[in-house]
Amino acid sequence: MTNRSRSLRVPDKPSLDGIEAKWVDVWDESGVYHFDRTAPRERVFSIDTPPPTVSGSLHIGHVFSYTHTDTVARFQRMRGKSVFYPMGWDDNGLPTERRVQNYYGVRCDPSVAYDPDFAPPAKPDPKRQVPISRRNFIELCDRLTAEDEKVFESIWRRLGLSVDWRHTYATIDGNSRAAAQRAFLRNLARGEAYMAEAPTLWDVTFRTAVAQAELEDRERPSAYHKISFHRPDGGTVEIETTRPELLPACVALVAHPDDHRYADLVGTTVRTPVFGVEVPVRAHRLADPDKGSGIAMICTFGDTTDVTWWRELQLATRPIVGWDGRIVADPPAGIDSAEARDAYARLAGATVHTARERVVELLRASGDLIGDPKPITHPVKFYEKGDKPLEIVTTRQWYIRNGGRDAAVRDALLARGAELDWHPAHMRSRYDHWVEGLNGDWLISRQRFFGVPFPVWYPLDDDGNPRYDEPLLPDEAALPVDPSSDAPAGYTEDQRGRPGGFTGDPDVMDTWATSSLSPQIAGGWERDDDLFRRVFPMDLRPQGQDIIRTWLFATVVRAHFEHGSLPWRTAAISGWILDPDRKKMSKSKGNVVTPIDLLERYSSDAIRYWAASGRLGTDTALDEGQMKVGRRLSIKILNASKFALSVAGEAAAADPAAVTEPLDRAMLAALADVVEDATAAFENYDHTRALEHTERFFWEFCDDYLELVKARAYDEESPAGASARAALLVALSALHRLFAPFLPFVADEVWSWWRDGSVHAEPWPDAAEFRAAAQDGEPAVLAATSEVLRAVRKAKSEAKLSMRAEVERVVVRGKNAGSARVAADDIAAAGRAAALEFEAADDTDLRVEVTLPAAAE
RNA sequence: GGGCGGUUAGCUCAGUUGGUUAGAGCGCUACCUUGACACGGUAGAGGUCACAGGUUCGAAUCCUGUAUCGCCCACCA
Repeated sequence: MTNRSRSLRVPDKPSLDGIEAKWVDVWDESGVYHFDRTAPRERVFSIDTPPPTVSGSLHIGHVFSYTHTDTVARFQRMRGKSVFYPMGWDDNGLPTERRVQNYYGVRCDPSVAYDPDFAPPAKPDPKRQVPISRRNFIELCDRLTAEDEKVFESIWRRLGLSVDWRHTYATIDGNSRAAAQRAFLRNLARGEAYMAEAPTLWDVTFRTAVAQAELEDRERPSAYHKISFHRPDGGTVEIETTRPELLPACVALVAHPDDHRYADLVGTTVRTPVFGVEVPVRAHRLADPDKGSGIAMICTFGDTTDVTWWRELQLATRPIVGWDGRIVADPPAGIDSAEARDAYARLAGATVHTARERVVELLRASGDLIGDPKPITHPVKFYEKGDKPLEIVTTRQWYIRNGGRDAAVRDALLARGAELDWHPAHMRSRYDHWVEGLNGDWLISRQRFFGVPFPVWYPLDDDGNPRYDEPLLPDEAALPVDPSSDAPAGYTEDQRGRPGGFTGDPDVMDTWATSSLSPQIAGGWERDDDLFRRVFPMDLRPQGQDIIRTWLFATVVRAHFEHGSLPWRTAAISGWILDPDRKKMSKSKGNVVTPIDLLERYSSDAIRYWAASGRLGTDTALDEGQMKVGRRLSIKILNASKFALSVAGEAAAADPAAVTEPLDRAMLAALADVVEDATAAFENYDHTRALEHTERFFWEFCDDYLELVKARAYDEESPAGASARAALLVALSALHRLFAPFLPFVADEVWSWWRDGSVHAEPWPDAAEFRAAAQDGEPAVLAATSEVLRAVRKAKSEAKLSMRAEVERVVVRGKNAGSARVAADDIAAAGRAAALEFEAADDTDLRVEVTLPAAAE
């Protein structure tokens, strides 16, 4: 025998208990998952790991999708790739901001000076939050997220993610801020980023602008209000609106050009009720004759259609809703009469909701409200994290071009989408539809504090007004900068806010503006050129289907502009975990299921098994039954390995040359097929298929093959016994490696019983190797033999006999009888049959007659 | 209103370019304490493949339509 590696160390009673703690430590010490950064690009497999939000908690959905990625990482590593598998933490943005405020009892005020000795209050008072500088605030964020990250890391390690923990990043750390600012400055220099003052979707709670990608529609109750406008001839025209409070902001009425009902009105002017403002009546194709009365009131701004009309018809601007969501103090132009000003004064300072009630009262008093408001339900735009409807407010914002206003850019980005290898392929249509449906550029500025600040200052003129058209920009070498605490070149800090001095841009970037650079941040862009060349563009972007329009698309945009390429070759899109509530699991269990609880109850490998059973892009139920199956499989691997190694004894080595028996060769031939199939499946990002085929083979291996050769394997004298033992070990060597990506703990445990080193550093099984060992082996021999064995078992089971019961005679007929005949001795031993007969016949399927002893009948 | 995906056993899901009697696991039932495994083993029952048409010698599979679930998008007066 060859290949003897070590003496056996098979435990008497194999167990999953404590297996995670043991191997997490071993892997950490051995560095088996370390990225070899001397590997050339073609031998590298790089992964753009999604950074989880650390201010939240890990959900079972994270466990699900991160396991998918890990199976791929492990497969590629075994295929000889140096795997670049970093971990990021998303601590940038509103969720962290809120958590830090509550945790420390502070709030960020960019106007406060940095205090290097600041310490948060010992007892946080949520009602009296201490105002601190942005830099101090970010330092607290760093401190708290560092704690959160430790918790996350320990769960990831316990789950068995083969991450190289030397490569981590956080989306608010210095490298990320520098990368986000550098990328922005380059976008700006190339004209891909720009500032504009324009109507912007605005969340009045958070008091920040919101991007198209962050919107969601929610059904809200509302009401049509029928309102009379007054024609010059003394007649009226009735409009219907759900937003009567915007009446003072009305700038025009609009009807469809083909709508004959209003043809005579178009081109004239009418007066608004109550406020008496003269507004034009215009025609536009977007006016829908079937909605309301067919003629619409255009305001500054009720919805995005208003913006379109305002822009295309070049209408007046009469804003009345402020940044805080309340009606502004001063009436807009056109509200001149004393009555109108009095009416407006009743609205000033009110919330939109209150203003609506008051306008209705005013309209009733003036007789211009026709009938009662008609209740309806309609979709209203919300910020996905907000709970009040968005308003549209004109503000100065930063944008990055994304094809929303430029056909050439849009086409280029669609081409990038086509270039990307999507798994599953149909996910590409979500990307295409999103890009095709964009209606504006990407708004990246947010009026918040915790985030990457724009690296921009503005000179102040003699009156103290910012000169926005002459921004002051830092040198790339100085990044990251904070314009709220750093002064621009050529100025000193005491000139901040003074006429002739400067002011920093107060805004921060949208969190996606940073996370869209995750491949660059993790890969050492402009920081570690050698690393970057070896990992970028990355091989794989794994992520959820819900953030194709945000994270995936934004990352493509940034790489397209900066590198003229895709950021990665392949995107692997995971599905959802179906809500346990719908399965009534949390109710019947009476408590919430946390990942760590499941990991402890079923073992990490069992949870991974469940996760790996879910295909990419397919929604999967949280199914504890599958976890149980995973646990059972893990234990079976321990026990089957123990058996095979014990039988082989001290001579445990896999010598293919010793495999001579047809049944053994048949098993290896079947194994070669499985290896081939699993390999192809993995290469196609179909981890589920690889697992299924491996698992199916393994169970048949245990149930049938192991039982068939058990007796023979104990035979120390004959070559047939040696053949069985060698075949068992050859198969075991393959199975341990095939399961390694899915069940890394069990795989390394059983591997350690008979081999040195980690199974995770072993080469992935090569089908050709097993094909060679199988020689003339025919899978049909194993199939036919197993079928006969099953027939014998069935006879015993139906007779309610023990599987050990003796069988008098077995007759095998049919076209596959010859295949089974070659393993007659094994069948006789496994089935405890005294006599076996085979009658080959070409015309019938396999039929087995089992004769039990008369006494047993 | 448009798009994407799903609908197969009580449950969770396979079903590879259309090809005999549709598969697996869980659960259920019966039996077996067999020497790797009682955290086990063996076997069994269980399906009009959402519905209606169509193409075909043949349809879970292809086409058309419908229903239903989930998600995404939409100019929501």
